[in-house]
Amino acid sequence: MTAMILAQDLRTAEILARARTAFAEKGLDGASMQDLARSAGMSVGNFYRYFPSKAAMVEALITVDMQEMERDFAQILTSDDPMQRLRETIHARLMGQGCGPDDGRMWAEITAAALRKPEIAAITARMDAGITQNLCAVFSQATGLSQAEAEARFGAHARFMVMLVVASATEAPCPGPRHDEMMTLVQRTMDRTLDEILQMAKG
Amino acid sequence: MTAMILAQDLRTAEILARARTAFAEKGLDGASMQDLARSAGMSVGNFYRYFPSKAAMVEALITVDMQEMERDFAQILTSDDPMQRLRETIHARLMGQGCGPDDGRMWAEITAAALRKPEIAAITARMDAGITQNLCAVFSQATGLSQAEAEARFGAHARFMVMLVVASATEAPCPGPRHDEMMTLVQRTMDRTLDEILQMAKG
DNA sequence: AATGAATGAATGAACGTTCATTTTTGCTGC
DNA sequence: GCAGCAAAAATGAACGTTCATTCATTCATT
Repeated sequence: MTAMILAQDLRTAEILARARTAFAEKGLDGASMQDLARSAGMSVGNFYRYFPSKAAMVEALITVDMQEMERDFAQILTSDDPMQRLRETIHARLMGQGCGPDDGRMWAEITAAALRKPEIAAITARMDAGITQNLCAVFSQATGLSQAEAEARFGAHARFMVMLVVASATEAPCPGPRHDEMMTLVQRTMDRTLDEILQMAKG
Repeated sequence: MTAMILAQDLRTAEILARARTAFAEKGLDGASMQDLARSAGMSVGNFYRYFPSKAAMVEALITVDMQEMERDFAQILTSDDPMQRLRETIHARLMGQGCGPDDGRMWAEITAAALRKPEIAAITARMDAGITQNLCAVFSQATGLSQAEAEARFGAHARFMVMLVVASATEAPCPGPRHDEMMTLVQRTMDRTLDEILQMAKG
């Protein structure tokens, strides 16, 4: 019984992964339910047994990303040196590891949709708040400041870092080594921001 | 006769401006030709006398932005202190001046579309190349290096700065003073990047 | 009368969603 | 093993809209 429920979840996750690709290829509005169903390898009718509407799919996709993010931060916060672990995680992200090739396209779509659909803006706002909270938890642990104080003083830094990660992921690929050079600049900006947080706490 | 042609151009520009708002509100795929025509205050049929297709509209909108950018750089490059003028122009942009409220939404749409439609990617690539070239022209003038040398050494810096401007414009507005604080961080990163360029040229 | 500007109904395709229907599955008594 | 059967899974045609685009027609100006 429980095994069946687990299998259901796996199936749903599989469907979401395929839908992500379809959305990345055709856009949130551009991908039709027939496209999504075909991507998942099933008929339209059956598709609606898993997700009641197209909007629900998008919500579920963002939720999955939010859960992944929470998992990443759980690992960071329970590690020996959270600040260092954070640096490494960000570095991996910027180098394109830890997120599929569709994630950049998908987040470009979500960024655009969030600017015109309040329902999606609400979801991304929750996600942003979650990331900021987690980042500030790391800062809090590294500086000895309380969570509230860390959020007050470094909230803007957190948002800035999130913006950089998203912007890097949604960058159009450009030929030549220029893209790698630019990622180095992003990485350096990240490191400087983190350094500044540590220094602000000392001073 | 030429007056009529000029009036035509003005009309076309007016239509484009209205279409920009419609696209910003409903998305590139979400806005229908009926929506765009109604925004422009005319019938669908007449609308097609100005733009042969929806795709042509999008192309024209990006082209307008590219021309505006070229105008901005023309002013910068012919000013007394281009580097300082560049700093000021960027600062104004980050503070939301010099670009309408629809521009952020519109560019979020274009960023997403460029990642999945090669035709749009081609246009944005040309625009990116143009901005990079212009930025490096400023750097070239400020450092005494040749244009080619400036592009080779600071091309990545230029792309990085473009990324920051676009990312700032497409950021979701967030309540409280945190947004302004973050813009300050962006501004500081910009200034540091420009400082570094000057220093790299000296060293 | 003649020309360009403007209209909006018409077209066929594609959209999200529904649902009557069929197929597959898991389980019963034998 | 297997026939029988109810529940679950899966199908795809159908529905009402809306889409981008076209075009026969009307309006305005000269």
